[in-house]
Amino acid sequence: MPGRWGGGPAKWWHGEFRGCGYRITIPRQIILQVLDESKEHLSAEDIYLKVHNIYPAIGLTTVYRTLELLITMGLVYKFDFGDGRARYELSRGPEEPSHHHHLICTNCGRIIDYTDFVDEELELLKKTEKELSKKYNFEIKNHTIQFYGLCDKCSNDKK
Amino acid sequence: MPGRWGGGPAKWWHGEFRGCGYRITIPRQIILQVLDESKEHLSAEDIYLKVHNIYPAIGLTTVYRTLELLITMGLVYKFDFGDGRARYELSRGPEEPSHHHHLICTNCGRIIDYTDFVDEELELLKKTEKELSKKYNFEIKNHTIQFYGLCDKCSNDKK
DNA sequence: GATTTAATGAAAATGATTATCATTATAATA
DNA sequence: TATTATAATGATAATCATTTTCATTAAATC
Repeated sequence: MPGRWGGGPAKWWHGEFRGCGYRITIPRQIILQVLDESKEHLSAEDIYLKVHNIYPAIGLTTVYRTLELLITMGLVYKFDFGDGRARYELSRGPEEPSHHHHLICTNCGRIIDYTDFVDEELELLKKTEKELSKKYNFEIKNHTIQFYGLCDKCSNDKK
Repeated sequence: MPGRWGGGPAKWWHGEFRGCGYRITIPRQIILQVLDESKEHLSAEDIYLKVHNIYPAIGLTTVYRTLELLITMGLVYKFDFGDGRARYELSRGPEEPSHHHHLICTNCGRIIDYTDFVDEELELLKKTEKELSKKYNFEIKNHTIQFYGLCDKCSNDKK
């Protein structure tokens, strides 16, 4: 019988690892599993705790190391929302890319993802990217857009 | 004779301090002077070193505390470009606001500011904010837009 | 199954930032 | 101008996230 993380079917990212010459290890599989199962923006310690529940022998160091690896592989994005700890999330699933932007509540720290970009937003990005790469001869690979303010709840509480 | 930072004319931010009940001290004046004279994105330690050249008695703690104060006063913005240390810059001069966005080279760490928004871009941004606040019932106060990629130089080096 | 070497984990080190607390200096008042 | 209340400071220690070190373990190849 296939175990929870042991003998299951090969995952989509096995190829990515093999292709780069990286080994597929239990810690790496579990860390990816945790990232995949969580839709939140987890800190390294959050991930460590979840991983620890599944497989207690895995240490925090390995979590950090694996996240760094996943970032260089392009499988994970690292964000900084200004609270002193980095947040990590899967950049995409097997096929669909999941690029999104963030709304961050400066009062309670809640983070809202949105992928359903406003038309104006897409146009803004396209135009700005084009202008900037031309003007500064800059090869743009990626971007982050974050809006800070008060969420629904906190905005009401202030009244 | 008015000294370099001693008896000169009152600066534009004196009123801001007085209005909030904050005292105008030598460390605060020098830290503001350093921020004002530098167009770069300084880290707390960068600022400390520059301040230290002018007035060696000022400590790193005070630099951090003052920056925090200036942020809450809205005079300084704090940025994180992903290199593990925060960067600070004056949000505006006496009158003109100097809001801008950043291009960050992921290879050499160079940061390019750009303020030269096309009117069209500003309008798109404004519309985006409006749409988002409506859609998510979110009160937007601020935003950061950062583009990551390769600068001129690094892009050529890679070839 | 044996071998090679990448990957791991425990512990210590690092580096940025924050808290503590006795001392100093600003700004208001006499 | 001298006095006074207290905000601000600076030295030090503490914190906290992240990295480094190095001996050990386990993937993948033979």
